Amino acid sequence: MAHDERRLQVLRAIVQDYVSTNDPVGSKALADRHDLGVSPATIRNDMAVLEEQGYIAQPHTSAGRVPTDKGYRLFVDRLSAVKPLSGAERKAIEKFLDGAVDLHDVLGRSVRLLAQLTRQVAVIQYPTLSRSAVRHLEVVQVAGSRLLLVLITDTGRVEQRVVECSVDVDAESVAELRTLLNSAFTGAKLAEAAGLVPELVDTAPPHLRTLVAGVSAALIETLVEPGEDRLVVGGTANLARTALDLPGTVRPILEALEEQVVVLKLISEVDTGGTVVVRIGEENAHEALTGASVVSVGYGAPDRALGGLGIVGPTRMDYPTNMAAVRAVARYVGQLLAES
Amino acid sequence: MAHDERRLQVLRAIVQDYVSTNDPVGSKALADRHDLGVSPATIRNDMAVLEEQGYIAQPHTSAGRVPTDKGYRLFVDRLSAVKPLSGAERKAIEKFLDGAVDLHDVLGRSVRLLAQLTRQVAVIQYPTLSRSAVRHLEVVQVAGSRLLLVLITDTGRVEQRVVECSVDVDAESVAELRTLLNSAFTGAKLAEAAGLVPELVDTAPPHLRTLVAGVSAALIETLVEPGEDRLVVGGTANLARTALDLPGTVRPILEALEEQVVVLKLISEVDTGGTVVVRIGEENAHEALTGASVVSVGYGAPDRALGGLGIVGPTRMDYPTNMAAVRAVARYVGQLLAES
DNA sequence: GTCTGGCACTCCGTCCGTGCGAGTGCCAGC
DNA sequence: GCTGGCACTCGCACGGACGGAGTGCCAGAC
Repeated sequence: MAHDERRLQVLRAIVQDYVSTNDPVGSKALADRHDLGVSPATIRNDMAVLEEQGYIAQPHTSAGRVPTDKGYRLFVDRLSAVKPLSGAERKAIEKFLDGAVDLHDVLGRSVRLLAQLTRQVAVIQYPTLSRSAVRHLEVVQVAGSRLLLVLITDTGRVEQRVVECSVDVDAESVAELRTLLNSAFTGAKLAEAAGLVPELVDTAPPHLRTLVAGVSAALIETLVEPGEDRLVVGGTANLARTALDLPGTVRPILEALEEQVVVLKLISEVDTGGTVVVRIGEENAHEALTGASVVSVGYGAPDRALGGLGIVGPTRMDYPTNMAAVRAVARYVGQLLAES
Repeated sequence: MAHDERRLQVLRAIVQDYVSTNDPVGSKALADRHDLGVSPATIRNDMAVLEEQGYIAQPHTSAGRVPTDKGYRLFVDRLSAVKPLSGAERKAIEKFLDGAVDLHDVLGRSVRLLAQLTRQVAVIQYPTLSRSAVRHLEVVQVAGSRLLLVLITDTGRVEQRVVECSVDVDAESVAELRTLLNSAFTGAKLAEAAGLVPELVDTAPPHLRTLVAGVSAALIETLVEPGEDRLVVGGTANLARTALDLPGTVRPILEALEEQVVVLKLISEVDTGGTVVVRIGEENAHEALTGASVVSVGYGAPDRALGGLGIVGPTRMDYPTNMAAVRAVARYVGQLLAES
């Protein structure tokens, strides 16, 4: 029907205008700024229908209309195309990320970049340990009975853990232990590491058996620890800028970002294979974020993401541009990590 | 003079009342809540003098008085005693920090703890590399000509760096390199490491010489890199709470915290040997922080601090309590790092 | 049937004037 | 040198009036 088609055009126009002006948009303004080919009166009728269907709402009886979460959802799903980045932007991204020297640096730069591109709060998850593989294990003696276990993954992530052995260990045993662990675990996916432990313990020389068992246990524990996944946050200053759009919700959002757990959960639920996920307002399970939208995507191989990254901002945001930025940064990060 | 003495009492009372109520404080309220032994009229005279001297100011002609930066300064220097923490609080600190498993964890917990105790934004600097000593160096081959250099310090800090050698390296050389580096650097203060390089290169076997030179250079570079000092930030949600006290300055503060450089500079200027440093309002060199106060102290050995930690908040804060919290946390962190 | 112009209505945001209360500064008296 | 009293100054909260933006509805045109 021509009707429905035009109504969607109206919705799109409302979203676009509202995002750019931050004022509830009325029928006259709409007719002026978009050539929809009909008069304000007709638009009013369409708006009434859209409101009845729950796509838009008016803050006050005699104000313009504002998109609802449902309206943004429809806009994102059907009314917008992801806006490709300009060549200059791509160039800038590449240049900005190229100087990175290690994982921490890559993620730090990426998060700043993403925050700058979208003018929102950006978050990046460290590459998930369980999907990484062991590149190297290092054992360093800290004190007589204390060993420092350092794990280096193929994504460049380095984890450390102090292991308290009940008895003193001599330097020779440490060296043997190092060799044993490396030959057993190097190249193994961390998710499968736990399965390798029994065999390792069985085949270890008797005098090392308890030591190997203890250290392996600590290693596995480090891997499955719920806190294993870290989050890098950037661009929180953008929250202050958008504070007007997020009435009184700045604090819960900051809290959620510090909690990490909540945001991690959102960001890591992206394993669907490279497509950008948008969660709008109430769609976010966690209460603190019901006034905000989250745009996220996985990075790394498309089928098995190493981790997620994304942005958090007001529901009133420029989705097409932000989705493009998120996708582009994820692509570059994935590339960089695959190289290193 | 009895005069001056009482005037200071008045100033102290003003600071205390203003900090707890957030309302400009008038002569009557002051007389009611503190037994200064004189009438409101007398207090008014004292206040007039204090205002003339620049210690207090009135926001509007007929409002109460508010301390100025100069007033807070006098209060901190002469009118307040650092308020000792309660036994329960000490207990809580200890318990909270005890479960930490590695450096990252220690700093993360500390920053959260400090933010919670003071209800302000807390920051902790990673132990300065240049004051740490090498515990172990690890070299891992990433690809034919790429080596990953991992540095473990005696404070538990782990730094990594990818080194690109122009030629392929065989596994044996990597092992030799590892041994060489460790025997040369282990135990050395990082600040002195640069001095050790020439000798190391000279004594290295000829076929390793270029390799050793390249890797050492990268190592030294990592150490002196300006970005070497990292900052952990926590409790930014507290900024939202105190937003009313910091008119329009939330954003610059968040930006400064992300910049890190600015805050690092403030936090690390504390080498004066264990005393807590307070910078009030305009005393902060950086523009973004002129509306805020910074309370900081070094942690580690009192003579040579490993790093700094502190809080950032409105000038209107509870200095005695916060100074105590900052000092206490620094002490515990220093202890924990010395142990590990 | 669909669109359009016109019109009355609603309601928000702003402005302005008033009254109130808090707090001050000053002065005369103790 | 301290105190009580008093006039004065302002800021702020309250309330009514006004203007403007936007809507919903209706009758007429295509």
